Amino acid sequence: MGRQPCCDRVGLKKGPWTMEEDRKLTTFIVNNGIQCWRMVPKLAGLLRCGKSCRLRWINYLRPDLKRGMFSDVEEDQIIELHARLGNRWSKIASHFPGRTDNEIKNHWNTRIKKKLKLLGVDPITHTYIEEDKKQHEQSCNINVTTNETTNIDRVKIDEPRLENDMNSITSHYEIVCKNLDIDSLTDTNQEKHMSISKSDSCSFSFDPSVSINPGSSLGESSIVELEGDNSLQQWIDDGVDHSWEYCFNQQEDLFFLLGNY
DNA sequence: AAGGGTGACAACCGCCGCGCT
DNA sequence: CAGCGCGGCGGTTGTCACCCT
Repeated sequence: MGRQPCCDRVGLKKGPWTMEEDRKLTTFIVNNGIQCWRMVPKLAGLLRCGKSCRLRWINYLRPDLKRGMFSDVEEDQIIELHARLGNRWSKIASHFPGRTDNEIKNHWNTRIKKKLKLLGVDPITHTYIEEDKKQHEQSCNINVTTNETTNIDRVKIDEPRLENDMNSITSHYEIVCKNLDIDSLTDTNQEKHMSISKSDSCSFSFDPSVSINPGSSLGESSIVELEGDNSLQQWIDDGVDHSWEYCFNQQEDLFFLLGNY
């Protein structure tokens, strides 16, 4: 047989927590720690289920919570992470000590989504929505024709301009890639969607059947690698004109182009 | 002043993977 | 091996405060 039921739902309280309940839960956890959420409400004298206690503690009572508004820098980071991780809020939250997945999710749904829409960016795909896309393409000197069989936009690029852009982007990537475990960019259980070789010019190959949309295997591991990298931080701190944000924007442009090519 | 609309955020619901029995 | 609960997660809803008409 399995375990004991999590909680007897009959007679349990729902809805907003009272100060008294908060006090009981906090006192209990501070004094006893958390061994098993199922036992917490019983031992703390609360008429709540363990799940509810867990949620209340994690999202509201935890002493290490960082409360208050999100800074612009945090918002930018959320957008970048969302572009790579999709709606995996817990993964995104893990990059923000003191912030909860619920908090980030709420902030995304109430503010960032609207902000992106105002900027003409689809918050789901992180690509320009139709009209803005055309403007973006024009500004990049790109001619787009639609492949009727695949229904995928085929991009004909102004080659000198592309070469210039590619060199610029490649140089950013080279810096980033030198600090990465290249193998971590590929999913070991699936086909390699993208490969990057550490050559002088840092070359790329890219599987166009795989979009750079949320949930792709690219990105998650690489971001983790990037986070704790001192030399990369040094590069950022050096105040080089190519900021981190700029670098990512360049990547997104590259992915936008290559993903449609 | 009243009521409708909107934003922000807390909390719940349902699902899933994992591990226990 | 199957059944089941736990913990975790993402989607959704509920509630409250504020603003506008």
